[in-house]
Amino acid sequence: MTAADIPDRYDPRAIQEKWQLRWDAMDTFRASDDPADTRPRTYLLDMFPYPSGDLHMGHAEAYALGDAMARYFVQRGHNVLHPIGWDAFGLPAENAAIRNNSHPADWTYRNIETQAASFRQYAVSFDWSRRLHTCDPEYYRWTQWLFLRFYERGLAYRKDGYVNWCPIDQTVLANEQVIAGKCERCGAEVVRRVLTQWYFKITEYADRLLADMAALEGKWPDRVLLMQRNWIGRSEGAEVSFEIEGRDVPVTVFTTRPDTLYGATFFVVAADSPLAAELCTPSERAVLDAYLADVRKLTDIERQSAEREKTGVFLGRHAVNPVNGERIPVWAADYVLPDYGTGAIMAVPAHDQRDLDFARKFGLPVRVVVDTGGPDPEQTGVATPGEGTLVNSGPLDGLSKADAIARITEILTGKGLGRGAVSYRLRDWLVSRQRFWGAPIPVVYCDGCGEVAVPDEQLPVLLPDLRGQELAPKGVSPLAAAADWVNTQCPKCGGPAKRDTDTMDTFVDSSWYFLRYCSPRFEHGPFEVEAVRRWCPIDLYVGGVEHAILHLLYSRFFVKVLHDMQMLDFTKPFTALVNQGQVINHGKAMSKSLGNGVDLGVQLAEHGVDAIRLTMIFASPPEDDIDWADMRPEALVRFLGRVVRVAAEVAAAGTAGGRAADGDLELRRVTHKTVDEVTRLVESTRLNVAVARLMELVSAARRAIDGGPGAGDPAVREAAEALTVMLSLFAPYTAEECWEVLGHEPSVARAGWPAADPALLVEDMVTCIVQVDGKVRDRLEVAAAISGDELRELALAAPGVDRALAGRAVRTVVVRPPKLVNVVSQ
RNA sequence: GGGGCCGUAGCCCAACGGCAGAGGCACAAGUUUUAGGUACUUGACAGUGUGGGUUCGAAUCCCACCGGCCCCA
Repeated sequence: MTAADIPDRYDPRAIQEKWQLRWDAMDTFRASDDPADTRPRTYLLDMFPYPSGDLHMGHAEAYALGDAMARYFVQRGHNVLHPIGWDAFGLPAENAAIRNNSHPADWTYRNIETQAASFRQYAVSFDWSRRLHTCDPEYYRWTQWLFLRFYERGLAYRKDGYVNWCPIDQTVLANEQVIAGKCERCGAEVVRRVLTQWYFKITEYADRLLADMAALEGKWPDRVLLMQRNWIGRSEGAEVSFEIEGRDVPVTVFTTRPDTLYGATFFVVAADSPLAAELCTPSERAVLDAYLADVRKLTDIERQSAEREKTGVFLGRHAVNPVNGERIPVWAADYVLPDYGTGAIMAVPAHDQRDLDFARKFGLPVRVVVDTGGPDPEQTGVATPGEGTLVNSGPLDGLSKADAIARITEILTGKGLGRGAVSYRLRDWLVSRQRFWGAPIPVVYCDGCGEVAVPDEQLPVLLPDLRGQELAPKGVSPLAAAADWVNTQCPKCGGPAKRDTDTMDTFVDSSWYFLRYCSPRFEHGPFEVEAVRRWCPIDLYVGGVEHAILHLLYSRFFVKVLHDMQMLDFTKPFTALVNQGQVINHGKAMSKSLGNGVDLGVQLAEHGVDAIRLTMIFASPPEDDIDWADMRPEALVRFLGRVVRVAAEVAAAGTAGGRAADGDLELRRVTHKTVDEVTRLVESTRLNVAVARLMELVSAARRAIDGGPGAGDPAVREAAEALTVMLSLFAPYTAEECWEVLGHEPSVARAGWPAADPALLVEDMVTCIVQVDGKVRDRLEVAAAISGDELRELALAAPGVDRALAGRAVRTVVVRPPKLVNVVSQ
């Protein structure tokens, strides 16, 4: 190569096309399942995408991050599993199919191919041989199989439950699809409706899911752990039994404040609970029914809102306070939810704001039983939930809140009227969906045998071939209309039976996909136990914070169940987690309605893949949001151009074969220090800083070429090569091109991570800061190995110190060799 | 209402309790160029949201307040 070959322009398109073709033939990133392969194994997982269209800016950030980490471990010589698949069931496909009179699979697989092509262009280091789609029968067969295992263990069960129902679209909506009480698609007022639904008994694992998080401390983002803890919502308190007049069996309520039991002046049951219907006296029936019609229009969130005015109706009946025998009225209200605890509470208006609001609205008594020193809640309308001394509470009088809780729990336990108890906010997971494009629930209903599980050998229960208008909402799952499909034989008695027409929540599909990747074609189970043992748990999981609660919680639940089934030898699926931030534009999330969307394809075409990947990485710490309006991808294009020129000039100087040790020492120090720092930065996922270090190395190499020993110096080649390998994590095309220019065989992806020579990291001389009273007054060039005493003497003799002291005496001297001395004056 | 995170040059961001500036953008000047652009070099710009406290020393730790974001109500 000669000087004439040095490119004066960086042309990303040309090198992208060139290397895409060559990489396709190389299969560089296939993970090895060979047991004889002794390289350390690393399982690096990116959250799989939903195929909603082509990849977008958010994907570009997430996969740039995950890919950099995966490529790092490859460079370190690990056997890396970095798979990809698609979370491919879900409602958008169904809506598209209705619109286009087609099958949801058409839209889904078309989008998957589009995204797969974009991933290829984006140069993500996936092991494509393990690709999976959750909507493939080979996959959802095992989703169904897992459902049946849960069913066998009593972890999948059916009960009547409330769902959000859109009367226009005639379908059930997820909570997230209900915006301010209205259907997000048609704007109709959503109503609550009782349907018989399948649930997973995740509450049985609440304590274990909570306990596990201690071990994830420091490995998962704090905010995710916090969100999960809040979501599980453990609270300690007591269960208290209340006799209800005219009812044989007492009703148990859970309270976190059993100490306030003497202040319970009324009793509230959820208006829409079976208990309310049961307790309602005939004379109040009409009132309750009228009230219920209103209640059913509300979402849980609205019902619990503190701002909303309290509503409720008296049920014409009384409960008895177990500690003082007092008759207290039983009310039905919507601020108590039917599926939380027992659907009933004891109301202590003096010390609970919602109870107080309710009491004031309906003229119910307020009795202070904890003297907090605050003003009377009945007068102020402000409840006093804080610490204080018990009053008006018989044996509890004079006790503190904590002592009273202990004492009353003891008393209740002794009398068989209650006991200490723990309650969780977490509810069982409703998995039924009245939708087509999901995994059918593998259960049939037989007139003779009742609910019957589909036998394993009949799996998968394939979706019928419905398309277009057949998928339009009709009030029941679209599957119900497929008579040929619904009507089947009972696996037990052979008689006529009907299939369950609901499909599973797509979160079920994604709760175990990471296990399938270990043996994606395995035909005798959801995964091969040995393969999972080899790869799992996942070393690093990369994905959006939007999955901080549900997906991560469900996956943890699945892994625990599978562990209990002795199919897994670990209980925590994701050892470490990184949540990348969002890509926003002008301060707001990109959205069609705001018209602030940025098209990834346009960005890639304009600046090239590598510059966009680098822009994403360099923008900010991975967990922070990136405001695209603040980004200048052309700056990274420029940077890549500088890298290419350095490599080309080194190549043109024809230095191959020179010993690095003979090279310019100053540049060598910079190179090795950069390697050392970048290594640490990548391992702690501080990739934005790592890129900044690479920029410095390029500048150092540039200076060495222009104003130092020149491009022919072996140290410059050493710098260029180390730079190229490190850059390959972020800008694989440019790095590959440079690697070839520097005279190496592809692929740079496997070149091996450079090693920093410790001898080049130690500095002989360092600058010591000399402070007087904490302010910098002088600096000294000293030997790095200088002793404290020696440094103290030098510092006290420094002219700047003398000047700053201005004759004052020295009180003490803080010496931190070799970098700092602080002289403290009187 | 409870809990958490974050406020550093015009902008994006660095800084084991120890020189506030690593890097980038934008800006200015210079070299190259017929010019522009490119490339290269150089420069200027903040004292860390506000007020206290701890410390020899605080952007960093603690408290309060202001502003923004998130989770739970």
